[in-house]
Amino acid sequence: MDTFTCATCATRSLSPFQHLQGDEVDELCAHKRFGQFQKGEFLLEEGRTPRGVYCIQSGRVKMVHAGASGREHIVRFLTDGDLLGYRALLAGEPLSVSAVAMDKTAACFVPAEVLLGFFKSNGPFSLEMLKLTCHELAEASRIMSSLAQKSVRERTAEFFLMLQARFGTDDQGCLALDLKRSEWAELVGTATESLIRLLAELEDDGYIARVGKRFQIKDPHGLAEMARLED
Amino acid sequence: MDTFTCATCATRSLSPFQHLQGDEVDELCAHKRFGQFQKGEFLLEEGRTPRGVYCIQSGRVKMVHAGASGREHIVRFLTDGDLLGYRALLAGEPLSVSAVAMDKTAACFVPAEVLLGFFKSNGPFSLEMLKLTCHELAEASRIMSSLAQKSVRERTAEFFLMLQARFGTDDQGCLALDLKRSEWAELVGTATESLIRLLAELEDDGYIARVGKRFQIKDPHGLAEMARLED
DNA sequence: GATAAAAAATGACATTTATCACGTACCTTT
DNA sequence: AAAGGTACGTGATAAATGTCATTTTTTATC
Repeated sequence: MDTFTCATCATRSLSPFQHLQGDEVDELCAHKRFGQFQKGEFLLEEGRTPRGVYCIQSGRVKMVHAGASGREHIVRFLTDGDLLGYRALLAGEPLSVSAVAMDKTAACFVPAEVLLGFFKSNGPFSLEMLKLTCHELAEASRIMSSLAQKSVRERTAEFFLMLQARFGTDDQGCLALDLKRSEWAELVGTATESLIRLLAELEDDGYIARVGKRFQIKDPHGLAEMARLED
Repeated sequence: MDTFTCATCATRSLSPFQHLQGDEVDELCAHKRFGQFQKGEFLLEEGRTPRGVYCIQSGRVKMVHAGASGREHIVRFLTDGDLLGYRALLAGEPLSVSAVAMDKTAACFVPAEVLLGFFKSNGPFSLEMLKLTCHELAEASRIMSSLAQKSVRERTAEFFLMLQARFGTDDQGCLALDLKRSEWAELVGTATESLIRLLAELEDDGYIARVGKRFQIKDPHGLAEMARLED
């Protein structure tokens, strides 16, 4: 199944593994395990202790946290070159979120021992990962503040801009990441019905437009104002 | 002003600097700068680029994010042995939050070059910091989910338990960290008036009790249920 | 101890958001 | 084409929360 070699893997050069050294790449390659996941399949499950991490080759993955009321919360999205599972692994904790494939997804599994070996022997690699986590912490505290202070309407506007910045647009200028209404709601932190009404409002007011089932951003400046983004 | 030496500093042994090696401790000691801050004084200011980090000797510090509406959000609290400013420093970004002393606070400033030197030369130190940030990321995503999914009432219950776990109780069994009503509101993410009413309700229902201005937790189990904590 | 300033508390009301119940559109399988 | 499932959408209503105005209480300062 391993038709790829890490040494020439284009995705690796996007991932934190770009900072590995020559022989480490060989070791990575020797121990990785390529795998594929169908839409809806779990890569990792909340509460379990991970035995390694995944490096996403292609596809989209959502990290979700199951709330007590049965409702879920989408914490973040991952895509090509992103690593998942390393947080729980390093913190020595059970996974605080599940990872679910949103498309058909290809990912390489890297066993914990191999990854931890890199961290122990390669200081600069640890430092790069540290920089990454620090960036993610800053991002996390921005999102926390939005969730704490902003209305559903403001948060929705904010996520529109965030998703466009992160995933770009398709050939019709629509958000490249398309979400079900229920997923939008789980991302924004509201009820699906509320979100549906909101989308209709935003469309009526000319902020966004629908092309089939997807959305185009018509007025990014207006959305930024609505989201009260500090610039 | 430097009456302390890092080598024997009790607070250092709580902090990430416990993982430094012999000569690095000397270097830390040579370059650190001890300083004191009055209640309400800023250690770091949102938007600025930090020139180093602080290691808190004693006192309590809140990290706050100024929302657009003038309202603030308390992102987290720091106390003895906690490091602050390193996230922005490592991510190479401006500070996403401000640090404000809640009491009279003593802290040692460590210049960026010195800290970065440690990261570059001491792999295990980087790895320990990485573990710390991973733990904080897990914590952050739990809080994000609470903010996204839970009601103000549920979040308030949750924060009561969280603060007690983190800061403990004083001799009367009250939360050791005492907050103004407005600070509670900024932490929970609600209006001060709403929070005041909520505290009165929780008291009426026997979950908490007031001793002077502080609060005692009377029914931790009930609060945990109310907060819908997964255990 | 008097006074001013800050914090806490209360009431009335508007707004936002959730919930429940139901109807519609679309896609897949038979 | 029929049947069933899933996602989408709407309406009515209840509940939660925010806002504004005002009062009381506490704390700080001279």
